[in-house]
Parts: sequence; structure tokens; C-alpha cells
Amino acid sequence: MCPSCLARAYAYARHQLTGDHLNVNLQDSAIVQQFLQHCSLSEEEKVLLLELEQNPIKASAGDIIWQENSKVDQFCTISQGWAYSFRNLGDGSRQILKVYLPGDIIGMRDFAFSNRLAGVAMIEDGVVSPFSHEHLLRIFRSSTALTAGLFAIVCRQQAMLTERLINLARRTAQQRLAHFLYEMYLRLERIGAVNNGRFRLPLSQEQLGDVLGLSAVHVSRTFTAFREEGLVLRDRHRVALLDPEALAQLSEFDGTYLNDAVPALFFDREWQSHMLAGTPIKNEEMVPVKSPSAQAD
Amino acid sequence: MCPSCLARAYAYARHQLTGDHLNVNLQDSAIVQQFLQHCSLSEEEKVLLLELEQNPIKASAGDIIWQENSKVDQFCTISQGWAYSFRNLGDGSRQILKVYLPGDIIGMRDFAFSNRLAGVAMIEDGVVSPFSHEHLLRIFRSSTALTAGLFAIVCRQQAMLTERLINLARRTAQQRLAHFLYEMYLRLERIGAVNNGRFRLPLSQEQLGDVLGLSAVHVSRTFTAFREEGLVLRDRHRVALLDPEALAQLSEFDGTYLNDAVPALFFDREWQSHMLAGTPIKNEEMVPVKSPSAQAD
DNA sequence: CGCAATGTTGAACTGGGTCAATTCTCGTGG
DNA sequence: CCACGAGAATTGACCCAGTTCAACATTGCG
Repeated sequence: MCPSCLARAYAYARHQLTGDHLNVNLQDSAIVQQFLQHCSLSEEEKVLLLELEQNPIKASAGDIIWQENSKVDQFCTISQGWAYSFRNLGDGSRQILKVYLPGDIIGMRDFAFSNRLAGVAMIEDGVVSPFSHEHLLRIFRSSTALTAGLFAIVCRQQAMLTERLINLARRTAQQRLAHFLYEMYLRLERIGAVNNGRFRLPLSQEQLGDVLGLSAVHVSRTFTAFREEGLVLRDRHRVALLDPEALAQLSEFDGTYLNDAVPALFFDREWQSHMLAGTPIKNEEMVPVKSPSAQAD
Repeated sequence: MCPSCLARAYAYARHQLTGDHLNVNLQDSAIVQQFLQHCSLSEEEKVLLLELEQNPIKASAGDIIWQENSKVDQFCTISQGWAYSFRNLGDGSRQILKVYLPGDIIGMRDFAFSNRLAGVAMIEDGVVSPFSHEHLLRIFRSSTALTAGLFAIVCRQQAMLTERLINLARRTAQQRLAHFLYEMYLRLERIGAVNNGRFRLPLSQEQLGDVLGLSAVHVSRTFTAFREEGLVLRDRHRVALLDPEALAQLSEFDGTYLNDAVPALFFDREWQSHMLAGTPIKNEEMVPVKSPSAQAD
């Protein structure tokens, strides 16, 4: 059983035992896992993170975790199930901004605001753990490593958003769907939820349309096209990517934004204490590149 | 002369005097201004911020500040001129991700990566000040207020990106252009660069197309339509919004993401020291809202 | 002055949307 | 166990916003 499967099994078990707190193996929370992808953590830091998940609660498919424009009082992590954030538009349509999987932190974008910019809803039954603004600030004060880790996570989210933006702005329906499927494939693979290119995708075609900026009708047509081209099979909520690399290529997928590691330097503790000692900081000089012909090509 | 004009005048003057360092009035840097929108700063914190701008260098229109995929070694602030970040796509087209104005910090998204996700280029002549990764980490360690401020700025960027995403995914050409113009109008107003609805917009129509996900041809047509409807006049690089509110309404502009203040609580120093004293943190319970009919409407 | 970049206008094309009819799926209750 | 009904997916016909291509006008700069 791989570590990520273990983590998920553990998360489930922990949910069962109500009232368990921090006397647990600190390795196994989905959040801790997420941070460990970025940096190493002291026990103390793990405790700080685990405290984020002290109040797990169940939520059912379709539940609204919070509404657009509601007051920002807390954030949450998701330890089971899928969720998404969305905005309702004037013409009655809806844009899904991001799909959340277990281990993700939800709502950090709202940190800087007093009202929510987007609602969040459960796609299927699951477990979320709310935590407060104050908790986040406490992390800022307690640990530079965690702060940098949080910062990195937000940056990464921004990168994903950027990628999605380019998709919606510039690419065809086939490319958009291919990109989305491939991204899900990679994200799910990391948490051990892919088997030979096959995985569960609990989104309706209408929801997919809302993710991709397409009509549900055209999502259907695009799946049909993929089936006829032998790229993707789909049955209800299960999909099989027959040729993941072809999808990646079709959609010009650049995995950097998911995989590229944070430069180790920034989490090297020795280096940090060196810095703390007050060694002066020297910026290297930056020389702008003159573009060949006055204007960028 | 308004404070923001003063700040710009100052920035220019400072650029002239090479070699001046921190023995200056700490109020006047564009960055400090930006932070002051979010929180109050101690003198010490202002110094930390001003150090970001120790190495101003000139850059000319069309200069590439850094290329896509180049190594991430530093970030920079922009104190004069406009810039944009962009991605080149496989089909030869290009997406402009964000337009930067004086006072903005450029490239923070790349914090979590070893290679750049996007290039940055100058739209017109200006001044940028590179600073290093290490400097950012030093800020994390030195000041919770600045850290939270940086975090807030990144969150805000994410909010702008989200807004842009919705625009590109869901709205018509007129809405996209109206939204962009109105956003620029607000951002420029804050730095004192708008006069009675009129401002300079140094982007070519091709660049506008790259921002808006439209062809340059259609940008031209859309401007024509706005002129005929008496909404916007444009002459070369100057535009006049004849009825800004009509544009805001047309594009369903929600200014929250630009204006909404960070809840004061998070920058209240007394409260912070209270927290430092170790008062226990209690999460309020969160109750998911059951949607009316099993599924979200 | 002349050339290159930028902007404008028209004509024809097309990807994806909309609407509507039909089928499929599955949960429910008789 | 089956019949029913509601939501989800499919398919076809038609439409339109925005693209592409091409010709032309304007601007500005060396």
C-alpha cells in the first residue's frame, strides 16, 4: 500500500473516531502530506498543521460550504470527497473556478477580503475541517518554513489559475477538455486514485461545462469525438484515458506548474539561521534583455 | 498635489540621484504606498520594504525583463512605466496575463517554482528594481504584518486573475473590453493618473487582443461600437470613458476584488501581541448549508 | 521622404451556443 | 419485480459572435 493510500485510509479512520486529537502519527494528515511535498517539517510544525484539522465535519453532495459574498470568517481543509468553488454570473450561467481534492486547503484566496469572492460546494459526500483566520496568522508568526510553504501553495494555486485562464481564453473545446482531464489525472495520481489511466470523475457534464466555459451539450459532443478518436472512454462517472500523453500534447499541457519543486534552498534550515544571523543581503544586478527589434516578438 | 502624485514624482527624483539609499522619507515609495493600503507599518518595516527598491534600473519599451522558463532568481518592483506578463502558445498566439503599473510587485507567482511560468516585458520605458528570493524570506521572518500584507497582495492578485478568468470564459467582446477599461480606470485613479475619465493606455490593439483573448481586428471593431454608442472615445493611446458606470454595469464589474479592505483585525498590533501571549485558539463550528433540493441550484 | 507598424473595414467562414426532441440511467414506491 | 419519473446525456438543425484573410488607410519614426 503506497504512502498516499495509507494517508487516505488513515484520514478515513480518523474521521470515524470522533474526538481524537493530536496524539496521532503526525505523518498522515492530507495537509501534512501536501506540505511535505514542499518542505520538511519539525514535529512542532506538524502539530500546528494538524490543528487545522481538529474539527472535521461531514458534508453531503450538493452542500454549500459557503456562499458568494458571505462574510469571511474561516477557511477549511478537505480530507474526503470533492468540492468546487464557483461564481454565479448575471446571465444565469456559472463558472467553476477550481476543483478541490482531499488534502487541499479551501478559501485562502479570501484571506485578503472581508466578503467571499466565490462560493464553495461539495461535489459528493465528504469531510471538511474549518479553521480560523487567527490560526493562519499564528502559523505566520510561529514558523517561517510553514509561512513559505503556505506562500508556495498560494503561488501554485495562482499558477493553476493562470493555466486555466490560458485554456479558457485561447484553446478549443477539445484542448480544454483534454487539459482538464490530464490535470485531474496527474492530481489524482498523486493521491493514489488512478489505476492504469482509469479514474472516477464525479462531475456531471453540466458541471464540466461550467469548469471549461462550454455548454453541457458541447461537452457531450467533445467526449464523443474523443471516443471516436480512441483517446478517452467514459461511462457515467468513470473515465479511462487511453493515451494520456496524447491528451497532454493536444492541450499543450505544461506540467511544470504541478510538479516543479520549490527550490530546496528556501527550506534549508541551516541557511535560514545563517540569514537570521544578519548576513547582509546583496542583490545581483539585473540586466534587461533588449529585444531583437525594439518590440517583443 | 495629491499623495500618490507626490510618490511618483519622488520615485522619479530618486531614480535621478543614483546612489541614494535609505536616508529618505520612508513614506514615498510606491511599494510602501501599496502596503499602506493594507496595513500600518513601523519604521523598521518600511525600511525592509524600501530595501526592495535599492537597485532601480532603467528599462525601455519592448525590453524583456525575463523570459518564460528562465530560471527564477529574483523578483522585482516596478516604479515607473507599464509592463505585462505573458505566455506564448503553441499556435503562435500569446496571452497577456497581467498588466503591471508602478508600485506593483512582479513575479511573486514564481516564488514556488524554479523556472518562470511566464515572461515579463515592458510596455513602455520605465524603471524596475530587482530583489532576491532571500529578501522575501527575510521579510517573512522579520515581520508578521509584512508577511500578512504580502500574503494579502498575492490573494488579491489571485482575485484579479479569477475575475479575468471569468471574463475570458464567459463574457462577450464588449464586456471584456469594458471590464478591462474599467479596471484600468480604477487602478490608475488610485495612482492619480486619471483626469475626468481620461487616461493614457499605452497598449496597441494587438496587445489588447492578447489581454482579452480577442483578435486585434475585433478589438478595433469593439472600440468602434463603443464610440458609436457614446461610451468610449479613443485617440491613439489616450482613452476617455464617457460613462464609466455604464461600462461597469455592462461588464458586471464587481469592484470588491480591488477595493475591499483587508479586515483591520489582522493588522492590529495589540491584538497580535495578545495572540503571541498564547491565548488558545478556538474554531467556531461550521455548519454546512443544506441546499434546498439535494443538489445545488 | 519612405518604410514599417498600427489601425480600419469588408466579406466569407466556423466553432460552439441554443433550442428541442429523444434516449438513457437510476432511484423510488407500489 | 416492475413501472414511473426526474435528472443526465445524446443528437440534429439552425444561428451568431468572433475569426481569418485581404485590401487599404493612417501614424510615426529614422
